[in-house]
Order: sequence, then structure tokens, then C-alpha cells
Amino acid sequence: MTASTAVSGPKTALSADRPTYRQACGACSGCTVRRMAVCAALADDEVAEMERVMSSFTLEPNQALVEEGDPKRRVFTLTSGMLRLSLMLPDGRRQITGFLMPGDYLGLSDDEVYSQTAEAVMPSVLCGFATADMDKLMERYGRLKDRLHLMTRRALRQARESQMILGRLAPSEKVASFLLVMSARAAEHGQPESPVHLPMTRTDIADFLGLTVETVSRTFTKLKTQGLIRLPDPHSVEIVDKRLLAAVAGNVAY
Amino acid sequence: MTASTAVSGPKTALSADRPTYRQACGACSGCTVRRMAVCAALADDEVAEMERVMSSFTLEPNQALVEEGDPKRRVFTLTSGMLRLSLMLPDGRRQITGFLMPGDYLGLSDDEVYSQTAEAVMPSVLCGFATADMDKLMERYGRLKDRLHLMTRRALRQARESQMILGRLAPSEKVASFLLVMSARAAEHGQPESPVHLPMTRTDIADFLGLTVETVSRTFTKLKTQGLIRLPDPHSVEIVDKRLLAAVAGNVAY
DNA sequence: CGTATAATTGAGGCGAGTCAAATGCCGTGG
DNA sequence: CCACGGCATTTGACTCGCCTCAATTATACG
Repeated sequence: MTASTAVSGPKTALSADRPTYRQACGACSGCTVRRMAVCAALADDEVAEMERVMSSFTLEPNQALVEEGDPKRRVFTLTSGMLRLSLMLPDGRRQITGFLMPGDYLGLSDDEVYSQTAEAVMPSVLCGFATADMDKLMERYGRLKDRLHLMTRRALRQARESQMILGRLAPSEKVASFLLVMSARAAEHGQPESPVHLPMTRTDIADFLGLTVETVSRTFTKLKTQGLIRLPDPHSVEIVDKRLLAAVAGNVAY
Repeated sequence: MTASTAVSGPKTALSADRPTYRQACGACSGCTVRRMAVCAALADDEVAEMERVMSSFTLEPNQALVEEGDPKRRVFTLTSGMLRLSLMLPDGRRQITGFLMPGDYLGLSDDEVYSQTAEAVMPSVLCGFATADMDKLMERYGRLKDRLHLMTRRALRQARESQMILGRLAPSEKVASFLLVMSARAAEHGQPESPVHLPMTRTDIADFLGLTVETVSRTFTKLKTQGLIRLPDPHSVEIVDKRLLAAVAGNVAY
């Protein structure tokens, strides 16, 4: 049953061997995700206060930031790079529940402990906050709390779309809708729609879509052969015919 | 590709032909879900105020309460019965994203419009609130808002577990974990763990687990043959060997 | 009692998974 | 600069299990 290869020996960023950088910045006001992240709920002077309790974290590819079951001592906003969120079965099977992109928040679903593992897909930078500090900020600034709630609702809707994709779409439909979603998300970040950059591996995509690596690879090849996409390199996908690709995706709205 | 039969002609409870009952109660303080629902965040006198803007709704089996895309004018707490939440593809394929049980809240994932359809699985009763009223109550009672956020986070964790089940479990594992979850949920409601009552159809279960009716039915039969469960009737499942059933389920924690 | 719907069971095909191998890519070190 | 090794990706051959189609049995309801 689709036992996926686990990522080789990820280390936690919060353990002793990994440095935690504290930025002396003032960078928040000019942050690239200032308008997308939680902090969009706050005015510049309010963000300055938030910044005082903020720590910066950097991750190398495949490095784990938090692990399922760890006590939730911090929450994060991703500022650059990409993270994968995943759940594991005792026998090693893995389900990736989502990919975090700049502006996304880590900790939405968690209460006392992290409910899933978060690892870097590519070199990544995050803003970290002690949960106690964040709680204080939320008490002080109600809009911050509201925005977090809004983001949680959005994440829930995404998870439900994911349920549909996992439960009811055929492999080509899964891959096609994945490409369209990634394309749309890239656009939201001011990047081009068409040559979509996919920093994650085929295995990651497979573990996200409930498929095997081989099936994902074969499906890419099939879409290429059909002329719907081009593959300049394995991590770049050019969408040739968006309309047709959407048709293949089964018109899954997002 | 697994095209599921749609439920026959569901009508919306909010449309003209369906009566909306306004209870003259005072029943909240003695409500069966008083300690599980949103209202658990409020004291009895505060709930009394909530009650003043509350309307009661009853649903017959297969009747729709809200439909995907409808403007979200009301939110609900289910007090008795069971609802199914679902998403549909243009071609009729359906994914059930979850089942609502007494105490559960309808509207967690929605913003301006309902993101999914909610239909009654069995005769059901709900407390309804105009979104404007609920917003006012949340502004007044912060704990209400917090509890709603808590319930949203919980729903998100459930959806993620669902992603794992849909994407990575084999049919028998899916059915086994479904039975265990339903059993655990029944226990939370003070009902016996073992003869689990499943009011939904096999088709509903199939559309929830990403399978076909036939596969669900065959899997039930297999589990019965293996002596893990008994089936006094199609809607009652007696768990004979919980330990073994959990082993079949792949030890999916919930 | 008769009908409609749900659930089960059966037979068979196809497609995704499994196993295995080849190719491509990239960083390391000679 | 090139040789090597590890890893990701792709491709191939084959099997098995889930879906499809179809029929039968059971259940609920008038």
C-alpha cells in the first residue's frame, strides 16, 4: 500500500545544533509578505511592537522546523521559501496535507502540540513568535485574532478541496488541478502564471495527491505528450493550454 | 471514475415551502448539547440572551439545509440527528467531507457563502442564528469567538486526518478507521461504544471514504467474515475485536 | 402485499501500484 | 576538467485489486 520513502534524517531547527538568528531589522514595514500574512491586520506602528518579540529562522532543504507531537511553543509566518506539512503512519506512509508559501502561517490547526510535521522544501526564512507572546498580541489587537481565524477558515476550505481531490479525482485530474492551483498561487505572489516553478520532488507531489511517484511521473509525461504542458526541466512546468488543463482537472473550483 | 448517485431531489429548508419553527423554549439551559456546543463558552444568563435571537429548524432525511454557494445568512448548532457535509463536481461526483453530530457547528469554514452543502442524514433539529446576530454576540462575548476558533482548529485537524485516510489508506483500513472514529464519537455523546449506529447509507460512507458502494459493502462483509465486527442490521455495527480492528485501521490516531 | 430503494453478491476488465532498470542531474573530489 | 557517486526522475513489464456492469436479495414504506 503505497509506502513512501521517508525524507532522509531531518533535524529539527529548534534543537541545539541549529542556530536561531535574531534579526536586528526594522524590516517588517518593508517585508515582502507584509500585506498577505497575519501582520496585514496591524498598522505599521503596531507591527513594530510585534517585531520586538519576533525571532528569525532559516531552514535548509529537508530540514524540519517542527514535528508532529512536539509541544507548540512557537508559531511562524513563512517569509520566503516553501514548507511541506505532513502526517505519518507508523509504517512510514506519508500524507502531505499542504504546502506553505510566503505569507502563510504555521500553527493554525494546532492547540497544545503540533498536529503535523513541517519541513523545508527549499531554503526558507520564517518569523517566529513564542506562543505566549502571540497570545498577548492577540488579546491586545483583536484584529490580529480575527485575521488568524480568517486564515484558519481559509485553510479549512483548502483542506476540504483537498479531500475532494484525494477522494474523487483520477490521477490526471489530480495532477492537472495541482498544477492549476500552484499556478494560481504563484500569480498571487506576483510571479508569472505559466512557467510554474515546483520546488518539491515528485515524491512530495505523490504524497500530496495520494499517488505513487511513478504515477505522478507518468502523468506529467502524458500531459506533456498531449501538448497541455511543457517540461523545460522537472521543476518547471509551462502551461500551454490552461483551458484544456482545467477540463482535465474536472473543473475543480478553488 | 466513481460517479456517485446524487441524492434524490433535496429541497432547501430555508426556501418557502419549508417551515421554520421558532421555539418558545427556555430550553437552552437544559439542552443536551449545552456542554459540547459553542454555547458551552457562555454562562446560563448569557445563553439566555443568545436564545432570544435563536430560531429552531427541523429537517427530514435528505433535506438540504444549505447549499454550496448560497449566501451565508445563518449559522447553526446541531442539537439532534446527523448532517452530512459535501462538495460536488460538475459531473455529479460527490465528496462527503464530514458528518455533523449533535453539538457540532455549521458554518466554521464559510465566509460570505457556504462552501459546502449540508443535508440531513436522519431527522434533525438545529438552532439557527442570523450571522449578524452571531457576530454581535461574538463581539460582546469574546469567549464565544474563542470557542468558535477552537472548534475551527479542531475541524481543520479532522480534515487533515481525513486527507491521510483518503490519500494513503487501503479500503479495509479506511472502513476500519471510520468505524473506530464513529464509535469514539458515539462514546463522546454518552452512547455505547460497541453497537455503533450508522444512520448514513453505504453510498454516503463510500463518498466519505473515496470508495464505491460495492467496495464498502464488500469490506463490511470481509470484516464480518474475519470476526472483527457483527452486522445485526446494515445500520448497526457491533465491534467484536477493537484491538484487531485498530490494527486493520493502520493505527490511525484520531 | 407490492413497489422503490438500499445492500449485497458475482463476473470481468482495466488501471494504478509494485518491482526493476535505465537515464538524467548535481555536487564532490580527484 | 573530468570521474564518480548519490539521488531524482523516467520508463518498462507485470500483477492485483478496485471499479464497472449486472443481477439478486433485503429492507422500508405506502
